[in-house]
Amino acid sequence: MGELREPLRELTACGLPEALEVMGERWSFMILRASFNSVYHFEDFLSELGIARNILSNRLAKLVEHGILDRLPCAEDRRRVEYRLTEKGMDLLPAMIALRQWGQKYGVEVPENPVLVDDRDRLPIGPVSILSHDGRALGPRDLNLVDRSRLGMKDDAA
Amino acid sequence: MGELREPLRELTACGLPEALEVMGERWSFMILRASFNSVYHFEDFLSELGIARNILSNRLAKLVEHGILDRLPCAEDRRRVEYRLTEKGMDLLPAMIALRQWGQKYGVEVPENPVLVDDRDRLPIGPVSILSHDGRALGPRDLNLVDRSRLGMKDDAA
DNA sequence: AGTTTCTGGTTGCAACTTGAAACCTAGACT
DNA sequence: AGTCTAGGTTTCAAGTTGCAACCAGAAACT
Repeated sequence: MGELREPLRELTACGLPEALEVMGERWSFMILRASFNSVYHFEDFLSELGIARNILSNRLAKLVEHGILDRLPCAEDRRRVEYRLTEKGMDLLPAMIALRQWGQKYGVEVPENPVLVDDRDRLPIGPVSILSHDGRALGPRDLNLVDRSRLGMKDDAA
Repeated sequence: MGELREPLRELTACGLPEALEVMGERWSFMILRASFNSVYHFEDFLSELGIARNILSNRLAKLVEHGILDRLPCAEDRRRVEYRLTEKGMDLLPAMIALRQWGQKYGVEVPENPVLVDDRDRLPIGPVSILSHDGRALGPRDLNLVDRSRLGMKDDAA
């Protein structure tokens, strides 16, 4: 498969380009969502998402290759294959939910249906949040980008 | 521009497809990051990202169209244009950071350089978290998908 | 055994998207 | 005027997507 795209330059060092290499592709997040929604089989993804066959095949392979899904041939019916989220895949949940909440907030009024709830009390979850080291929720305005070498310093050199 | 792609079906009602319509495209998140990193001008995005001119032009237009960036012609030099994050764009930060942290966690060892810190104490932020309605941090295993109609009920019908 | 069906693919081909490089235009600069 | 600059468009080759048809191994039926 022609994997000749440049891996999204990173003149700034951070994990985004790496993350986007897989998840930046069309359908990846939708497959992840379906996967989290207990969709495990090829034909089920196919009809759930309305994606083209060859593209689904390609994406599943890529997600497996990147360790986001496991590909498990079923023991009882060896025609079937199960695609299951790995731990690494599960760790994409905050990103997926954050994206979803954003879409919800600004999208057309769609009362989301399968609602994500806290297993403990069955109440809908709150917003995905950026937390400080000690657990305070931070807004965009509370954030700052500083050079590694100046961590902990107030930048008085302004 | 041929906007004929299907808007990513949603047999399940949620904000993801809407969010992916803009942010699912290649470069969108990288542009957002640069934008958050105080990059405002066309030529600066161009050299910062190494993206093709026409694609950058197209993406910026799309981000503006979706209200994620504002396009402000500079008053002093009317050749110049400033692209600035809107409130809606800022609200993508949790998603962007979550993605970034995931890439950081699983990617090759890159000690991220401009580090995101809490403005208050200048210490690096913690992980982006899924919170319960009352602020407890939830892991993937603490989540459940339930039908809108059964909110608050323990599903004893198992 | 022989045929049919089902699952998860692959292949072929047309339409669309991407990227590199050249070109364009309004506004500054001298 | 003549040149430079910022932000785009245009052109064209190459890569990606999607539809539809085909394929192979494993059940299932007869």
